[in-house]
Amino acid sequence: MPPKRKAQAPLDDDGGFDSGAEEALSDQETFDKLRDSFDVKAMSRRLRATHATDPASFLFKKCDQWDAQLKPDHINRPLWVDDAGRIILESFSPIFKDAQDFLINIAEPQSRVSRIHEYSLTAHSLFAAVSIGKSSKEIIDTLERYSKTALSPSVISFIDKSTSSFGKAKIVLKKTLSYIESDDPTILQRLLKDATIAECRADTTDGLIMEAAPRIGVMAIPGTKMAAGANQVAHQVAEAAADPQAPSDMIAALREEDDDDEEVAQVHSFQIKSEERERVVKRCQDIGLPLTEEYDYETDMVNAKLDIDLRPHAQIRYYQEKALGKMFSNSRARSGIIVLPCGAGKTLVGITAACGVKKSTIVLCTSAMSVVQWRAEFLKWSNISSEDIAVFTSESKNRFPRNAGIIISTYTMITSTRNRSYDAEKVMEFIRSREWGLLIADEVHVVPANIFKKVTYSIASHAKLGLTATLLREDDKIEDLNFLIGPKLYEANWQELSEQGHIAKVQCAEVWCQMTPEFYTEWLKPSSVQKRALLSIMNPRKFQACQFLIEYHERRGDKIIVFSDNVYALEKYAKKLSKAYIYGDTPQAERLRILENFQHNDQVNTIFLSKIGDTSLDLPEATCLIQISSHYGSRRQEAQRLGRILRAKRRNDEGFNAFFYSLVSKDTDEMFYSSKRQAFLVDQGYAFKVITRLEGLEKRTDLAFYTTHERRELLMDVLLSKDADAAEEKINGDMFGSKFASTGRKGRKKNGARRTAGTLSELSGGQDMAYIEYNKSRNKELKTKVVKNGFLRKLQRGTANAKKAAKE
DNA sequence: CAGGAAGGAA
DNA sequence: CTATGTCCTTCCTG
Repeated sequence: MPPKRKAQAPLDDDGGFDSGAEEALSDQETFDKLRDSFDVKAMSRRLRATHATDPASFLFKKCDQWDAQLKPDHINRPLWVDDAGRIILESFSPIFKDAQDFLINIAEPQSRVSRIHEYSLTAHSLFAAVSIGKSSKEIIDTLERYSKTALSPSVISFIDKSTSSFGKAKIVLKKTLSYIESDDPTILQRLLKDATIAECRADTTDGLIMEAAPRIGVMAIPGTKMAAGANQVAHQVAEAAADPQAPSDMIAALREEDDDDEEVAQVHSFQIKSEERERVVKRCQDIGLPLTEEYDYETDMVNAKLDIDLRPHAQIRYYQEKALGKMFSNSRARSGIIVLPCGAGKTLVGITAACGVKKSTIVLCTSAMSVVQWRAEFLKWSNISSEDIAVFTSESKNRFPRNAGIIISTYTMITSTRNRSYDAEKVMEFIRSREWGLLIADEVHVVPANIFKKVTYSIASHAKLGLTATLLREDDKIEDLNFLIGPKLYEANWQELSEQGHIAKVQCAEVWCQMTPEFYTEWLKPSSVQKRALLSIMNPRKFQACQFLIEYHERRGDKIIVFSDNVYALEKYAKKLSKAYIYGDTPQAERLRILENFQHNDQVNTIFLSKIGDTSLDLPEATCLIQISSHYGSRRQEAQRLGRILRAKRRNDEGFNAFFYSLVSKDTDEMFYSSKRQAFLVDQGYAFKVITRLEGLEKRTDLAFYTTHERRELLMDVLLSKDADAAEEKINGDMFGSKFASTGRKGRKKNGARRTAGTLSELSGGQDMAYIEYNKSRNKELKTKVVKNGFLRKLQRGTANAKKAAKE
C-alpha cells in the first residue's frame, strides 16, 4: 500500500505559523526562550514525514519513469495507470462516474481527495472483481479504454496471471461440513499436493468425492428431497411463465438450469476439517488459487426457508443497491465486505441481504447495545415476526421456535472460552449444530482480533457479509479479512454521499493551541510520556479554546460533543464548565438520563464523552464535535468520531454544516498524532483547515484560567494527579519505599498500584505517594483487588488532595 | 447488583 | 520502532 498523502497545505492561507498573537509579549518571550532550549529536531522530522509531501509530486515522479506515449485523445480519458498497478483517476473528467464505477470493482481505493483519486490493483481486488463476474479480458479492455497511455505489459500480465486461476475452486458447506469443490479434478489434485492443505483434509478416501453437479436436488442424497427440489424448479418455471411481468430470459434461465441438471455434469470435491477452514482458505490464496465462497440459496433444499421480506416503506438508496448488487450477482450470495460510512444505512443493507437469502441468519455485533438496535431495525424494516428473531446475550438466551429464524448476538458471546452458563451452552450448541444461510458481521474490522477469528468455525454459514465504516486497523491484520470473510465488495465514496445529502457535510479543523509558559516548562522537563501527554491535554490555552468553541457553537444552536480519551481531563474540563460527562464507570441509568437530556432538553447542549462515545452511542442530535485529547494516531477512532455527526438530523437543512474540531497543543507530540489520525479522513476527501487563532479569543477576560494564578493552580493539580507522579519520586521515594514492600501482592499492572493506593488512603499523603512510587517498578507482581473502580477514583482524588495539602 | 476475569483497542 | 498503560467492554458468579 503506498503511503498516505496529505492533501492540504499544513497551514492556513492567511494564518501561517502564527506564533500566538493572543499571548502577552512577556509570555511570548518566555515561550520562545523555552522552545529554543528544546531540541525540536526529532519532532520536526516526524512532522515533516506526514506533512511535507506535496500532493502532486508523486505524479511527476511517476511520469519520469514513464516511456509510454500519451494517446492522442488522452484528454478524454480519465486514467493514469503505472506499471505497478497504481491508478490515478481524474475526478474532473466527464466520464468520471463510469470510470469510478469500474475502478471500484477491480481496484482498491487508496485516496479520494477532491480532484484526484488514487486506486491500486492488487491480487485481492482482482479476486473481488472476478468473483463478481468480471473477466480478465473485460478488465484489461476497459482499463485500456480509460487509460491515457497504453497499458504496460507488466500490468496486463499481472491482471492475466492473477485472474486466470481465480474462481476455479470453491468452498462449500454440506450438512455443516466444509468441502473444497471444483469442476476440474486437476485443480483439486493440485491443491492436495500442497502440504498445508493436505494436512487439513478431513475425509480419508484416497481419491476425490465425485457427484453430479450440485444443481437441483442433488444436494439431497436420498430420493425424497431430490424430488422436492425438482418440483420446486418446475414450480418456479410455471410460476415465472404464468407471470406476465417475468422477463422471458428469466424463464429461459430457470428452464436451462433444469436442463443442465439432466446432463450429468460432474463435480469433484474433498472434505476439509471445519476448524482448519481459515488456514485452507488462506493457503489457497497464498498459492494463487483463491477459493470463492458462494451460496446458491435458491436451490438449497436442505435448509428451511425463512419468511422475511422488506416492508414497502423501506427505501433502498442507490449506493446500498449497488453494494448489494455486488453481493448478489448471478442469483447467488457471495461472501464479502461492504464498507459504508457511519450513518449511511449499513443495518438496512444487512437486513436486505437477509431478505434476499431468506434462510436462517445470524448477526454478530460488538456490544449488547447494538444487538438490541439490530433487532429493532429488523422489526422496523422487515416483516419478520418478532418471535423469529432471537437474541443471544448475557441477559437473554433465546432460540427461535421454527426451523428458520434469526439470531443476533455478540462476538464475545460466541467466542468466549470461559465457562458458560448452562443456558448459554445450550444456545451455543444450537448455533453450532445447524447450518446458517447468512452470517452478518457488524463492525467487521474487529474480527481479525485473535479471539474473534474463531467465529467462522463456530458457525457454519454458507455466506458471510461483513459491514464496517472503516476498514482500518493500525496493525496489519486487516488483510486477514480476505480469508476470514471474503473480498471487499463495495466501498462508498464519503464525499459523494455527503454531496447528495445522505450523510452530513462536515467542516474539519485542527486548532493549534500554544502551550502556556508554565505548562511548557514542565513539558520540557524530562519525564514520562504520560505526564507530557497530560500536560498537553490540560494546557490552559486549549481549555480556553474549548470553552470558546463551546460557547460559540451553543449560540449557533449546535449540539456539541466533546471527546477526551483521558478521564482525568474529561472530568476536569466538564466540571469546570459545568457540563455533564459520561465515561466507563458512569452507571447505565445515569448515562441514559444524560443522553436523554442532551437530545431533548434545550438547556443541555454540550456533553463530554470518553472513548465510550466512539462507537455504539447513537446521537443524531449532535452537530458539532470537539476533540481535546487525541492520542495514538488511530485513524479509525478519528473516523468513527467523525461518524458521530454524519447522521445529523439537520443535515438536509439548507447550507447546513457539521463541525469537527481537533484541539492540539502546539509543539508537542499531539501535532504528530493529529496528522497521523487524519490520514484516513483526508483520503476520503475531507480537508482539514488549520486554525492558529480563534477570532476574538484574546479579547476575552472571562475565560477560565485567565490569570497566571489560576493556571499555576491548574498546573499543580495536574502534576499531583495520578498520571504525573514521576517528579515526586526523588523527594519521597527512598524515605518510605521499603516500609510497604510486603503490603500489596496483586493487582493488574499499574492499576494494581492505584488500587492499593486506595486501600491505604488513611495514610498521610506523603507516605502514600512514596508507596505508589515504590511499587511502580514491581507492579507486575502486585495483585490486590480490593476496591471497585468508582470508589477508587474518589479515593484517588482524596489522596491527590491530601498530597496537595501536604505540599503546601 | 457488585465485582472479577478476560480481552480489545492502537 | 515497539511496548506500553489506560480505558472500556463483555460475561459470569456470589
